[in-house]
Amino acid sequence: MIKEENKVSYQTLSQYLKVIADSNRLEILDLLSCGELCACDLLEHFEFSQPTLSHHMKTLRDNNLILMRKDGNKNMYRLNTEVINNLTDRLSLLSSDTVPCICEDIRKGTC
Amino acid sequence: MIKEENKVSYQTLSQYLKVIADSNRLEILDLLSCGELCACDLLEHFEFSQPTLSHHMKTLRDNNLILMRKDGNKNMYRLNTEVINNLTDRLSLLSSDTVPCICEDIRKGTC
DNA sequence: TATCTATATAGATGTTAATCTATATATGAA
DNA sequence: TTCATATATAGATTAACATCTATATAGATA
Repeated sequence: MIKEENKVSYQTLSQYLKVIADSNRLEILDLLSCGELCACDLLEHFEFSQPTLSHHMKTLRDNNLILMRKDGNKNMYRLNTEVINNLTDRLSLLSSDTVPCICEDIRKGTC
Repeated sequence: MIKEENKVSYQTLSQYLKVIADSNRLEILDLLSCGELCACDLLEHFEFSQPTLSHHMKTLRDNNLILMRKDGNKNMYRLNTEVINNLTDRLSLLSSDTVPCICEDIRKGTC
């Protein structure tokens, strides 16, 4: 049970999941887990175009999953580990039956 | 780093993530974390139509995230905790820099 | 058999989003 | 200032998918 005490909305969580549910963005995050990289280093690793990478990096940034700093004309990216850990920690609750939860909303066998 | 020793494909992982990235499916899984429920119990909890629920349950089943048994004319659903735990465990590696990894494929500063 | 409940399928629609090409902007170097 | 490199934006296209209504199927019960 993820939604303890109504603090998390499924919408919010699904928004994060949509961001990492793209295999290319997932790979970008995974590569950044080894350390900071610039966009052009990442681009060489993939087959898609530069605007496509730019689009993915913007999506990741807009959702606060990565952090960026400027270094000359390069953009240096790194994971926002705090946000990512928070996300994966929440997901780990998905198969746990921790109480209190919203399960009381469900009345079994009423149909 | 998720992809240790090339055993996991980003495609496979992203496929699972796409399934749980829908807020309604996420909520279905979360409700099932409290125990087995039939489709009609779930349906009463949501606003969408019965065919829509049927579609979501099929998606979850096809991807092996839930298990089903027949009880009369009802479908009883429960989490496939093994698969779900495997998924969340893998995701937890996303911000770790465990070696060996595929980071060697990336050559920093070649651009 | 007839009917009710539970679930599935078919087909249509609207939206989101991943990708591309073309072009613009910004930074550093000559 | 001029050019090269790095990145962003605009606009178009295509595919995926969440949802709906209508209808079919399957099981239980009378």
